[in-house]
Amino acid sequence: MLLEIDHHSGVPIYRQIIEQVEQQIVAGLLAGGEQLVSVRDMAKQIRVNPMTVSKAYSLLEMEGYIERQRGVGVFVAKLRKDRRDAAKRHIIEGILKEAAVKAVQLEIDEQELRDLLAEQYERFYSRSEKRDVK
Amino acid sequence: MLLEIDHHSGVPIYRQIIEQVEQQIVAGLLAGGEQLVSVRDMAKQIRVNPMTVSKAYSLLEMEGYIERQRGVGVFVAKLRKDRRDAAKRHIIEGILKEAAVKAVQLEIDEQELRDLLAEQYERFYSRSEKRDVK
Amino acid sequence: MLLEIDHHSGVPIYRQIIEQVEQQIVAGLLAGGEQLVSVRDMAKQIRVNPMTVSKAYSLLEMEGYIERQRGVGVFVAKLRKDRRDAAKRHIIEGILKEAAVKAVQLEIDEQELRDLLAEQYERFYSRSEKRDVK
Amino acid sequence: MLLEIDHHSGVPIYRQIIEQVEQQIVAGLLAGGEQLVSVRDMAKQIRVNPMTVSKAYSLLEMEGYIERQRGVGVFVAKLRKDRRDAAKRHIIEGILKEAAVKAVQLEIDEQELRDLLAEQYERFYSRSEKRDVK
DNA sequence: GTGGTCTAGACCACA
DNA sequence: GTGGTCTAGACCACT
Repeated sequence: MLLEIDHHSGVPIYRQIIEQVEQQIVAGLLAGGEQLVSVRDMAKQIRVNPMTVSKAYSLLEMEGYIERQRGVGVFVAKLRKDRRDAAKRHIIEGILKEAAVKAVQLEIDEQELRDLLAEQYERFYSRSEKRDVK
Repeated sequence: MLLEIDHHSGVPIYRQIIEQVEQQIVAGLLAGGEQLVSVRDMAKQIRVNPMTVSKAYSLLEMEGYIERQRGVGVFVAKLRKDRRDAAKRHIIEGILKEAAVKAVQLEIDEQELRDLLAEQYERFYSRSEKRDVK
Repeated sequence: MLLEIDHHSGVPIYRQIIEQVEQQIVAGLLAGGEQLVSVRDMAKQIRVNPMTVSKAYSLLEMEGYIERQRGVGVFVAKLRKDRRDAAKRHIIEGILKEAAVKAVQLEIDEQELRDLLAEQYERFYSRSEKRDVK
Repeated sequence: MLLEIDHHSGVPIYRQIIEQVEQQIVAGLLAGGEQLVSVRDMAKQIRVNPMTVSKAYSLLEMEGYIERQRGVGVFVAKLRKDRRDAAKRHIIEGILKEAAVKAVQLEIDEQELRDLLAEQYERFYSRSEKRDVK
């Protein structure tokens, strides 16, 4: 699982975890019944206090996205799997809409906008490649 | 100057002020040298404690967007064009970075991402055109 | 950490805190990664409102000297050596600039200025030597 | 008369004026009985509100350094002229002492300190030359 | 426990 | 009139 935590963004860490796990479930990247990484492992992975991960998992459980089984692990709850791509697109469109609005307001032309996006994509795509190799 | 403050959004009020003033300066709606509303006036306007406005102005000054002069008032700093362009790029890059991260996480490939961006841009660009005609 | 605050000097308290902490970091008395006293503790220590300390810490963070982590504490940032050297030079340049301005105004020529500086340096350098021996 | 006003130093402008005029009188650069530039002229020269200059002059008058004659102008009060050079040296030594202390604390060696001073001196000396040409 | 934000109100300093 | 600082105390959010 790929999580990007920004310790300096001001957004609480547990919120960042929740949002990202939630989205990956909704988008179908994490299938129902699949086991999630343990609290400890995720804490190590993203260099965060285990309590913080635990809090995120608790809230995810309350919202019905995951299920905790004592002594066994954490699992993705079964979710109806219709409209997966629609969900993905909805998420990404929200952000791109914001980018488009700002670009128009700031009079940034489409070519520059496109270049900047390519640059950012490159950055994170290559970063995720490296992790997969691990 | 028109500011929209949401007192219940969870986003600190001083941050909202900063973002909106910054936006208006970068977009060129507030020209260099122009006087801003006084701390107390803005505080009344958006129904907030003057210290909150003062804090926002203080940070905006540190970022080089405005200049405060005791006993005189607050003024928009004169930004060199390259500085302003850098600021614009910085704002848009922040959003695009988010889009890139999400795209990679949700396994949306670059082509699709690009198409979705073009779609959104088209939507808002043509909308702003209409306004210009008005 | 030892701080000397003068409540009646006219220099804002938060500025005094900033200067002294900055000084100790740049001089290497506070190592990178080290935890600083908490906002509340320092506030008690120097008998000041916690907000005043918080403001100082906030500015120190913006200048890159420290890092605050909610719910955890405040830590000295890890400064690269060149960054630290630049900071040192900046501090000393501020004072030397003042000396240069005064010298020109009072029509003291460069040679005399240089001699006076050498004299003062000698004085404090040898004094610090003695301390090292202790 | 050469005045260096820093609008961003935090030190009130009227204080900067007072200090600098006072020092030039004490050091003998402004002789007793000599006429000072008018409030308006100085205000133009250093780009400051005339009220600010006037306030500085008022305080200088109260301290006995200058005398205002209605409709005529402002004059330097007669001062005993002993210890002129000593006064100059005392002023400059105060600043250099500070520089020396900081340099030793920050472990800046004498050679670098000397170079930095030369740099600053050059900057302000050449600046004053240009003005003299005017 | 940690830090962050906001308020109401006081007082100061500057132009 | 302008901005700057500080306080006391409340409440929130994070670990």
